[in-house]
Amino acid sequence: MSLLAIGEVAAKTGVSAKTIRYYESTGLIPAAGRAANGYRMYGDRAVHLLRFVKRARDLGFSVEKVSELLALWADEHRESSEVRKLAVAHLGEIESKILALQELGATMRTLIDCCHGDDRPDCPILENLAEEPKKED
Amino acid sequence: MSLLAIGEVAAKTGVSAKTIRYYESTGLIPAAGRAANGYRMYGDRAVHLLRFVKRARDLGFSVEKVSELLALWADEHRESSEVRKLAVAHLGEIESKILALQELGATMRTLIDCCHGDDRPDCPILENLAEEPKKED
DNA sequence: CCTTGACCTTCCAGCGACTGGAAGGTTTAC
DNA sequence: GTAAACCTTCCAGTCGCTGGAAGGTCAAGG
Repeated sequence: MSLLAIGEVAAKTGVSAKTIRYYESTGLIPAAGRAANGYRMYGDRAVHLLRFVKRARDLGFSVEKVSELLALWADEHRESSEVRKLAVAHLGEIESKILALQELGATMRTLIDCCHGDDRPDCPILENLAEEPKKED
Repeated sequence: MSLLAIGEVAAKTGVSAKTIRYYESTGLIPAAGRAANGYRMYGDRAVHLLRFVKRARDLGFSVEKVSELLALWADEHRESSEVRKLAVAHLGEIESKILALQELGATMRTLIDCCHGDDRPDCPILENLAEEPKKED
């Protein structure tokens, strides 16, 4: 098992050195061992762990959820239903975000279609933004 | 023209008092006039302005973009094409976010479908997260 | 031996867009 | 008289990093 300095680990995992130190400082990952000169040194296990973190973050899990996933990963007696529950909840969040963005997109498209977009100042987009919502005060 | 205190403006515009003060502090909106007791007082114009800001923020424009939109709104000689350009760019961002989220969602759904989700510990979701990306070191 | 540059270390500040809370002044209602 | 509901300012925290300063370490080249 070869030991790597933080820069090499960063290159191997796609997690920047800065971010690795940050993860250590927040307790997401265990503190690395140190070489005689004070440098953090990492073994295969740490690289593996960081790749797990990276992949989960790329999938959009919050750092807190990643922490829960790591705990489940480490727990040999986990129930896969717990992992699945986290994943389903996360998928739900992704889907709500998509829906919200789709509505925004539809509104924006409508506004854009209404605006001639030439050198004249009149603009339905600005008019819509400035619109009164109701009349009840 | 009646003058309103910040709380009433907040109620009328849907922008919280705290956020109104924050917008003033950052220069997004002009500093409000003050009553003798030091309270900020707002007229119809300010309410109108804040509603514009609220609507644009709700459409997902960043505060900086809102600032540009406000400048265009105030400029009688604007060209509607400039507004349209901002809107089109924003729509583009929304659409890329949707695409990215849809990819995440698809991946998540695949993972979830693979996991039996019972009381056993083996879990394809965790296995996928832990997967090596390649073999080239 | 000295320098240069690429590493590594720590710590502090900042991003966006607020939000919460402390500590205090004011006004209104009972 | 006092409680509540306002308002004020200022500082800190959120999330997940990222940038930068100031300094130590290490290997290669002149």
